[in-house]
Amino acid sequence: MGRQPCCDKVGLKKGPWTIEEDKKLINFILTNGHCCWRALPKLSGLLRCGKSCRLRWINYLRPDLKRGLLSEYEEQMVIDLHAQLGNRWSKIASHLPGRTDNEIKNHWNTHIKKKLRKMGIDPLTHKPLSEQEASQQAQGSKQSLVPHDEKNPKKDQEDQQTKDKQEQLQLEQDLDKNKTSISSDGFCIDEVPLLNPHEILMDISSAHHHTNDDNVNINISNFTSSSSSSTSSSCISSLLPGDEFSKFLDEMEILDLKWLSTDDSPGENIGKDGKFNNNVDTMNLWDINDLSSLDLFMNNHDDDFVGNGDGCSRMVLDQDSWTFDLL
DNA sequence: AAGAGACGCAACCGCAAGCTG
DNA sequence: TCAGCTTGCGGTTGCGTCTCT
Repeated sequence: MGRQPCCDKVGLKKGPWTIEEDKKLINFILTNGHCCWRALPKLSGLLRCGKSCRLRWINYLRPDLKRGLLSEYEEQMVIDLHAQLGNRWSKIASHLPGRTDNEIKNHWNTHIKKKLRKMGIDPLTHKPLSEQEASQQAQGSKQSLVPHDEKNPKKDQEDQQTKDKQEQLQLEQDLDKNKTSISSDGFCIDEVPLLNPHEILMDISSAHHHTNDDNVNINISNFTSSSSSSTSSSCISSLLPGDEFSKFLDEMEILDLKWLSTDDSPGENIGKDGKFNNNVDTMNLWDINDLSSLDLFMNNHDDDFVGNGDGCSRMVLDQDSWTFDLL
């Protein structure tokens, strides 16, 4: 008996997502969360399989995604992590907030591999290429440089699993040894400077200043500039000019969040006791570049975070699902 | 200017792990 | 323990765009 298809593919749409489909998916997840990807298409009225919806959301529509090319720092981190973890893209991605495994995998295959080869480093083993290998690479040889037991793939797999476990153990020990702190979301706080709350506010404040509109503080320039590297991207923001993109968000009726005041002295939002004051302003969820910061922000300070009483002042947010909780 | 090949990235596919009854 | 189901992962593909000749 053959394998069951992941979903009934009859009548299901494939290929690039349209703006309408994106709208439906975003709207549905914003209001309902994603309890079950398989059921989501039916519930949201999408003619897609659940897998496709999940992928679209995770790789493209999630509000905490960073767009654009990886920075030098991120690239180096990917190389280092790949040396330790191999092609475990999701694990690597978990160390890079706002980046997806797919994005990192693509970046690795299109940029980093070539870069390492140019530098005379084998991207598979992270060891210097021998002259012969280097010339093979130069000739575009596609042969794997890692010896695999092709006659016994099972043994190869078992070896790999043992190796994986050892690597994982080693990695954990290394991280421990280096006193590198990994936060719960996989963020390496020794290497990446943590933002203080007032610094987060600074960022939001600057976003606020991009527009003079007190109600809709969508930082269009953030969207368009960050995705400009990919002209083929079907990103909503790159498909639409700034004003239409703004209109698109309006049409989607995406809830605005009440957020801390973004007045000229953002530091003043933090009281002497370290608590946030209740001077609340409005911003769109998509202004937040790094949801992990938001997560930390909301969860850690939930008790201290008091809205102005007439709007959305509180939000429930976790790794797997998140919804707005209008009070 | 136009065609061909290279490139980059979103999306798909199949497998495996994890969960549940 | 096992079967069925869902989700997550990594490899691969398809296609739009870019660059070179």
